[in-house]
Amino acid sequence: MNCFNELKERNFIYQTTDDEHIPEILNRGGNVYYVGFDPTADSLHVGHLLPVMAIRHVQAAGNIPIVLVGGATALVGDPSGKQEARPIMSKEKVAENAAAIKGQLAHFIDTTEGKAIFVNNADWFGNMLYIDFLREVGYRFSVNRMLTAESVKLRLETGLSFLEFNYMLLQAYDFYVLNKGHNCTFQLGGQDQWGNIVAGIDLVRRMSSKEAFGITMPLLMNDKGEKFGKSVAGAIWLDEKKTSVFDYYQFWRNSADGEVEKLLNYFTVLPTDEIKRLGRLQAPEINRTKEILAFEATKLAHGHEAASRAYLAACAKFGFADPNGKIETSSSIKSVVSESGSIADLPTYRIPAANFANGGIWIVKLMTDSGLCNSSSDARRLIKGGGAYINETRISDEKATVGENDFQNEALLLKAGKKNVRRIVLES
RNA sequence: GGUGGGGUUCCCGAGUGGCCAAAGGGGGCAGACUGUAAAUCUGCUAGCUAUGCUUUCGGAGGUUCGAAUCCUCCCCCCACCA
Repeated sequence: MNCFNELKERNFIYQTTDDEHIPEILNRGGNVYYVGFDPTADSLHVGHLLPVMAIRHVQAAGNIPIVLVGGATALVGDPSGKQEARPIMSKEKVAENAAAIKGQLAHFIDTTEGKAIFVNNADWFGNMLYIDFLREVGYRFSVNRMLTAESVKLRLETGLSFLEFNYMLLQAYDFYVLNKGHNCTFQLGGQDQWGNIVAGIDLVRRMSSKEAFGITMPLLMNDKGEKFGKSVAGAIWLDEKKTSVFDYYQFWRNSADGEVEKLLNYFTVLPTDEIKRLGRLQAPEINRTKEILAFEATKLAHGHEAASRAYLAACAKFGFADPNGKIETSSSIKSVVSESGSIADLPTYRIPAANFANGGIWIVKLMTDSGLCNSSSDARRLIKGGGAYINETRISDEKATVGENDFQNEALLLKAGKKNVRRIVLES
């Protein structure tokens, strides 16, 4: 299947600036295109994944992606799609975050020399003089027109600082620089980026007399119209120090029935006809579809090994959806065989055995220390509400303590609700 | 610059001296039901080894036995006018 149709079929395309020519240009390959990321955190989260997957598909068709980290623009803060202004970050923090994000992207796209280009717009904005920018770029923009941009109109209600208002010019200038320096002719972005992308295309035309194109992607919402990718402790991060591989797997595994097909299209690279078939499965079988989704998505982010372990750990706990392998799939999940008690791969908290010496450890403390609960008040609430378990036994006394005799083979299972687990392991 | 209206907990939004850790809704968590789903119903939703104590209503002071509420100064936002 050609690149454009692949994107279309998988629903990556919300709008294009040129429906007539873009498919052909994209399919031909050899284009340089860019996608921007704001390095506002030191890890990507699943909310960033849609553009990441889009880059992957377009790269696979022989195009060269430029990954732009907005080292400079993050210092300004894009108002698009935001109700409120964002806090301004320090330059050091931004640089640190940019490096971390680059590392994570390597899991999803080919980052070898010549296959992808990494740039930081601080490199050209860093030393720019305000007057020069105004003279070179500023006079080419009409405020009247900028005010008609959706992203600006939205914020006109609640207030928009001049700093943020400039964001559109900065992003447009990025496009111009990349077009000039790397012959970049495409920009991909979220649907809220439309105004910024179009501004960039205009700027490229005015300053370089070159043609450029843009594609926007839909904003991901769940069935309830909420923003995708938030859960228990906020965002689902790609950094396993922030979100364990098991929890990452579980995030996908717990998707709603009605969303599985959509998510498979976006976040896995399984063939689209297979996805259609898997998405149609009903009642119990749909759970196999969810396993496949979770496995494939986890495999992309953390590798086959880690994904297999998370899968087996989850199944050890909740059971296999398709134990006999009746449902066909091209996913490598089918070659993952359960051999032993993979329950060892549940998120684990290690604690010195000596800590249990004097009458054990208070249950509330153990739940917070292991990261199952955010605070001891939180843990107390959980216990009062009947959601705390030790080795599958509900704990109803918030004063309870855990002693060494609660451990079997140096390990114990602590649960907050049915799905949040922490394996506590004694070490000597 | 002027006039008026605002800034409340994760979000929206009530609260104009003690009954306020602060109504209601949303979101989130847990329980029941299930399929690790959705819907529904129920409970919880600042922190603390906790019948109490500590921090929280834009910021800093002040009045008071007692302040989200009253006073002073400051910061920020919105609307209109100039």
